[in-house]
Amino acid sequence: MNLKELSDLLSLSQTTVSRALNGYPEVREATRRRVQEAAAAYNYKPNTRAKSLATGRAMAIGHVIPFSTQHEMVNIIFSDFIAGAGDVYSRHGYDLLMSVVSDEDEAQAYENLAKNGAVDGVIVHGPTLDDPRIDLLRDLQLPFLVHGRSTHASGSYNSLDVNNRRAIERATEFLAELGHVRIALINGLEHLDFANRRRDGYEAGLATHGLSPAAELMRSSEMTEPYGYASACEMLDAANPPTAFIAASIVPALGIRRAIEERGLRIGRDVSIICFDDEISYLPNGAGEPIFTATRSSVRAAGRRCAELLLSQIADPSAPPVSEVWEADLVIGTSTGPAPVKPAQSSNT
Amino acid sequence: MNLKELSDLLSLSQTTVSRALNGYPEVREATRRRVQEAAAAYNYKPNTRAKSLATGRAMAIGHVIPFSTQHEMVNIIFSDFIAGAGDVYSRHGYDLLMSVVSDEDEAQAYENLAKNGAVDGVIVHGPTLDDPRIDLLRDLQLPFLVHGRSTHASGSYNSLDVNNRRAIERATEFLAELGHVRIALINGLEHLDFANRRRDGYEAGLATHGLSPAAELMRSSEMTEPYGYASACEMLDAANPPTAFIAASIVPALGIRRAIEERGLRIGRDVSIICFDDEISYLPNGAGEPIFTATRSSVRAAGRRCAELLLSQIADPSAPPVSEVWEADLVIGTSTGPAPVKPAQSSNT
DNA sequence: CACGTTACCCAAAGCGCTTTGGATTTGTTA
DNA sequence: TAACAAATCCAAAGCGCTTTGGGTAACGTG
Repeated sequence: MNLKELSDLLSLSQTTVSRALNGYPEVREATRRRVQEAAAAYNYKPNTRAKSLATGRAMAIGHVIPFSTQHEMVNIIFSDFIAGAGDVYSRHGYDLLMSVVSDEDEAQAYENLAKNGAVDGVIVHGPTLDDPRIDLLRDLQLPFLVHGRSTHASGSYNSLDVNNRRAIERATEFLAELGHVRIALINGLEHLDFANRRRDGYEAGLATHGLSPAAELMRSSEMTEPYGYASACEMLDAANPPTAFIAASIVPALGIRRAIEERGLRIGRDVSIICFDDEISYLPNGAGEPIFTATRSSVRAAGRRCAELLLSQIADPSAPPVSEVWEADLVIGTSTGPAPVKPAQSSNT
Repeated sequence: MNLKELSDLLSLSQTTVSRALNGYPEVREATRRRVQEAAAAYNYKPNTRAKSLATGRAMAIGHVIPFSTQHEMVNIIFSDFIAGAGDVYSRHGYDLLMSVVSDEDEAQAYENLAKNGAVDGVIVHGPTLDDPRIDLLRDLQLPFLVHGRSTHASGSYNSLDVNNRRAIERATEFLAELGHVRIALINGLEHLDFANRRRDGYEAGLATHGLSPAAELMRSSEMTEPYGYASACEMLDAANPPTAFIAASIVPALGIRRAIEERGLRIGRDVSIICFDDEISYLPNGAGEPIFTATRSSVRAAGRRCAELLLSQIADPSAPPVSEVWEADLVIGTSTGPAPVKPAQSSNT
């Protein structure tokens, strides 16, 4: 069933049917109702491609996710972010177009999306400190919004970020105030902007309490459980081990916990853990009482908000770019406690 | 830059330029080269929407993911599956269209995709025992492939599944052969086909060794860490606790481990764990030596294969439906060992 | 050299929708 | 009741591409 068939059936022109369905005023209410009823009865759905060809709007938002063969890391937070954003898209009649590309083809992917008119805008994931995609997208004139920020990028652009620096600074100070002196940071990859900011926050928090960062207490890598485990093992087995860990995500925190428990140490008593909790649906930080003391910010809510901001930018391209920064909550769980008087000693070394 | 501009520039007709670019034989090699060079020079990308309007093929595959407000569970394996499938789509020039809808709108979403011609086919995620989407999609005449199977669905359809029954049967037998008698199953939601089959396998494995399933040793829910933790706590604190756990995924297995370690029990000695490992990129089962003994099957590889199968079905709609079943590997880690002579006693109850 | 083949290229007709620029009818006002 | 405005509706021109159904020129063949 297409427009022509439907309009023939109603003995109306395609123009009128189209206008009736799209809420234009040039059609009598009685006619509009008749059209709407017929459309519903025959289950007519306008062809998306024809529609967007005619209007020039794709009614779709692009997400390009890099897929490398070396480090096959698909972002942990990805599916929750997408769920939030996708829900907003649906409600606004937008589709979500995903492009999975090897990372050397990433620039090309954005260019294609822009030139072949498949999308009206894109969301940029995982910005680096000086992300080239920002200039690229500006050149391509494709509306975009960055989830996160790119510290060294020039000019202004749409973005939504968590105050990563402040969140980890607070976490660090919280631990310092509990008397911890040896505080380890199990960070994400520091060429990524969020991880870099977290490190800044960590160092700032230490400085406030007269502590200085120690190279042997800092790690930076992809945030897996085995990474958290291995890092914690090394540190705990070394001389002068940390009494507290700050983990960049709940996943490495689980690995840190494994290392700690394996050594017969007690979490929250011998060793404390704080992590950044993105409120991932399938990895909740406990049910009710949190497992980990954590800085918390919902990535799904971020997805929703990113979608809203981008859509409104698309609706009114003349509006100035917006840049939102969310503060993370600090929720107290049982994984933190006062620094032990005597540094914990691993029981199986 | 569009076709008309490009062809004007080359003093050729749109027909010839189109044919040159799409590899049709009716154009001289010299001309073709000239066209290709110009296209590259001016960075011409044909408009996707116009192209698919003209050809009738959307060059896109749909994935609809339900988003409910009650239980906000986005599937754990989702992002890895998508990464695998999306990579294959890209290589074949297909886009990936995602529809995030509240679950009461799910049928509607499929119908829209079919009628408005936005996609050439869809992948069905998380089939239930008797999944209505299969009949729906057949009615809609939209090519589809089911990731998993639907036991009670009629007729044949394209599918790719892991042999969940056999995998868990082997796991159960493995534990039984180690002398375990009280074996718990921390399953996924059993209205989902995969979980149901795993339960069948569990019961079959027990039966082979003369054991019968005990209601107090079986749980079925969404596969979160707190779920694994809470289930294991209950069971370990009850009279006659299990000496082994089978977890439906690595995530609840992490929770089970937490419960065990919290009670001062040793994994692999006092209590054994086997889990189903989908090889999720951000939750690898250890680096090198596996953390958990596990039945293993790569969900990313499954995503790739699903995409390939669906695309070939679309390429040749007359081909009969294919139905692949993969066997999972059983990898031995340190989380399993012989049943303790005397059932472990929780140290903090 | 006339004739049939190829090889190569083009004009124009869609694909299904929106939207412009009228045309026609109806209602309002003096 | 005439004149004008407002309300309704329509025909047709795109949107950018593919593809049908020729045309024309070049190339053998007898």
